Parts: sequence; structure tokens; C-alpha cells
Amino acid sequence: MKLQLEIKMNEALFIRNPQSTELGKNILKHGVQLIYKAGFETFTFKKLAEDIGTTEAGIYRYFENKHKLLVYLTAWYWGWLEFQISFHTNNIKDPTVKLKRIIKILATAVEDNEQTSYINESLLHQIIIAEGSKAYLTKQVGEDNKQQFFKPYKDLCALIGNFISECSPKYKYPKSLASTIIEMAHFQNFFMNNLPSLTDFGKTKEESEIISFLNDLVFTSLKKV
Amino acid sequence: MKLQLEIKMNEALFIRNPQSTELGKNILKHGVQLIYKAGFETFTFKKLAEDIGTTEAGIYRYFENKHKLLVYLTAWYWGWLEFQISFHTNNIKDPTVKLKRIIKILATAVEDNEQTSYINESLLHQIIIAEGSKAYLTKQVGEDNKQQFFKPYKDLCALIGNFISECSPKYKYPKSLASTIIEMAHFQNFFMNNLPSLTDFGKTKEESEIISFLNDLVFTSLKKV
DNA sequence: TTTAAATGATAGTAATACTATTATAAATAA
DNA sequence: TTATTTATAATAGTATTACTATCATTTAAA
Repeated sequence: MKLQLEIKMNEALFIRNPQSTELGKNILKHGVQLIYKAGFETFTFKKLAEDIGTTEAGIYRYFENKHKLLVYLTAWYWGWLEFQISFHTNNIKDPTVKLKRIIKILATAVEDNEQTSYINESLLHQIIIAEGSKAYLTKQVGEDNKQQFFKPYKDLCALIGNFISECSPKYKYPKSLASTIIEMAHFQNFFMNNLPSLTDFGKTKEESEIISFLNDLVFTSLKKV
Repeated sequence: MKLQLEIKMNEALFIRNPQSTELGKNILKHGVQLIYKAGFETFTFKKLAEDIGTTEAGIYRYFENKHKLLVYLTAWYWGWLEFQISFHTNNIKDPTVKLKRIIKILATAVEDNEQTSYINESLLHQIIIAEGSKAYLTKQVGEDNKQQFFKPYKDLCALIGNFISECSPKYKYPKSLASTIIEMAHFQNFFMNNLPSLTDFGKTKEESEIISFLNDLVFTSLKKV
């Protein structure tokens, strides 16, 4: 059985639903590959069109511009990650164990799950690390937010915040701690690989150390150490 | 006495030293204003030239491109901030008190210090919050790093990391904790103002709450609470 | 089999991101 | 003071980016 996971996306993110056609899926697939390879700044729809073997105009039928595509991909990622988290923490009762598992998922490079979809989650994970914050660090963040483009991110943050509160009902900053560990799972990874002196993991470059750091950060904050 | 603070900048960041001429200073001054107002993506040298009353080509004589200008401004900011920190924590012996003071400086919107220089530090602080990470979240981060463009940031991080170690010699992640509080001082501010549900400060929008959060984060981690 | 939906092919425009050249004004050194 | 360097202004031009529009053709659904 080949189970195709289709994440329901905010309709305002695209002009034509890319998940519904061949070209659309190719845009997502090659889009991920090219953004990963070229970086978001030098990524253009023209290059993407060449990669796919279609025309620029063809891509514009799906996405208004490359910013929308990036927001789409990040939203997809956070939706997918929330699914991963629900799936892998489903049967866990103890909120401490649950939180630990979540931190591990957040900070672990995913292996690509070829059959899951046309999106290479492993590359997308790398894109989120290096480009993810560019989705909201813009002048249009207010409008984009009004259109609910960041809902998947906010939902995930709320979910983690709730587990934090379950762990330590008196802790005063569950949401900020949640957004901190989400962001730091990625930033510490980027720093470790690119600006290693900003971290304590420059020598080994081991994800497991980021996980230890985040666990320490969270569980001392929650006084559960 | 009018004391003009000139921060020594990495020569590879510019073509002609902007601090040495009138036009150069105008590029910095109006550059900060325009990036603040328009956002880095929509900011162009053409618009900047119009604002200043010079030509595009004139600006290119100082900076190779807008990315270099951004990196220049962020480097300037971190250099300036390290000076602020040294200045305001100079006579403090207790590393705990010192760290608290640093966190406050990191998370506090600076008032513009008109006489200090042609750069409006208050606007620049806002730019760093919204655009700062774009200076290193690029494909060229490795090369830029080789050219020492991020040295002021890394120096500041090392400085804070050292105070953390002074506070708690056994703590295992001083550098990562330092980069975490630097980044979070800015990200929590951005979230509070733009994506408030990612924080616990959405209601009040008070910087003081970010400071409390960061203090709690640091001093529980260092078990000094 | 008809019809609609999706794609391909081509063209064109405005803005961006530069580079080059030449003239002129202002500051500095001889 | 003149000579000369340095900074700036004025103008022009190119390649690429970021789109929009139109029409023909293929593919898929009714």
C-alpha cells in the first residue's frame, strides 16, 4: 500500500493548487531541490522552469512569486512536522517524555521518505534551517499573518507550549520557550555548520549535542532536571 | 565636547570607506532610514540614491551591493553593542550582575544618541531585529565568514559566553546559550510585535517581559535562581 | 465526442543590479 | 598660487529579474 500524504494548504498561498497536477508537483519537487542548491536569493522562477523543462509563465500560473512559494514550503513543513510529532508522541502519556521526543524530532535531520510525497523532506528541512525565517522576516508579515500563512507554525508552537505547561503548570513563558526551542533547533544547527564558534558543537558537529543543549535548556527552566 | 565614535570596520566590507566622506556618511544614514522604512527586500540603491540626491553609480563606489551594506551595518551594530556592553558593565565585578545587565542591554530598544554618529542606533536596532539574520543566512556565509565579516558578532558572543562560564564554570553550553540569548532578544521582540501568539508577551508588548524571560532562561540554566 | 482544463510557445514590459565614461567641483600638496 | 589628486555628478548602457498577456496545442473529464 502506497499511502500518499496530502497536506491541506491555505488556498491563498497559491493561484493553482500545486498538489493537484503534475506540473504543480514538479514545481514543488524541483523548487525544493533548486532552493536548496542555489539558496533563496539566487533562486528564480526562470531557473526553476529550465530545471523542470517548462516556462516561467507556467510557474506563475501556480505561484504569484517566489516569496509565496517559500511561505508555501515552510507552511507545508510545519504542517508535516506537526503530523510527525502527533504520530510519534501519540501514545506517550508523560509530558516530560513527550517533550523530549519533540525536541529530538525538531533537531533531527529527517531522512527522506521517498514514498510519502513529491517533496524531499530532508532537503526541505535544510531549507527551513537556512531560509525559513525569511518567510516571516519581511515588511508584509502583518498582511501575511492576517491571511493565516503562518498558522501551521503557530499551531505547532501552541502545541509545544501546551506540553510545556503540562510539564510545569507554573512556568510563566511556555509559548516563548516553545518558539525558542523551535528556532534554536534550527539556528544552532546552522551555526554549528557555518559559524561554529557561535556554538559548543563546532568540533563534533553532532545533532545529538544540540538535542542535549535544548533538553538542558528546557528541563532546567521547568526545574525537572 | 562632541565625541565622535568611529568604529573600525573590516576593509573588505566596502570599496571606499563610507565613514571618511560626506557621501559615505549619507549612504549610512539614509541607508539605515530606508532599509528600516522599506525593508531589505524592497530596498534598492536606486531608491537610496534618490533619497540622498545622488546617483546609483555614486553608491556603488562605496558598496559592492546591498548585501555588503547590510553586512556592514550589522557588523557596525555588533561592534557598537560590544562597546556599549563594555562601557555599562565596566565596573561590575559580580558576573551574575554583569550578565543581567547584558541581557537588559541586548533586549532594550536603544534611544538614538544623536551626537554619537551619523547612524541612528535606534533604527539600526530595529533593522537588526528584522533583517539581521539575513546577513548570514545566505549561500555565501562560508566565504563571508572567511573574510571575517561576522567577527564582531562572534566576539560579542564569545564575550557573553565567557561571562556565562564565569557565572557557572561547569555549565556545558556557554557559547550556544550566548547565541541563543542574543538571537532570542531579537526574535522574541519581532514575534511579540508581529506574530504575538508565538510569545507570552502579546498582550503587553513590554520589553521588560522579554528581559524577564531571558533572565529566567539563563539563570535557571546556570542554576542561580 | 465534446468540452474544459492544463500546458507550451512566444513576446513584451518595467524594474533591478550592475559597469563604464566623461565632466566638473572641491580639497590638498607643490 | 598653481597643479594635481580626490570626490562627486551626469549620463548611458547591459544583462537579468520579475512579472503579464496572448494564442495554440495537448490531455483529461463529462
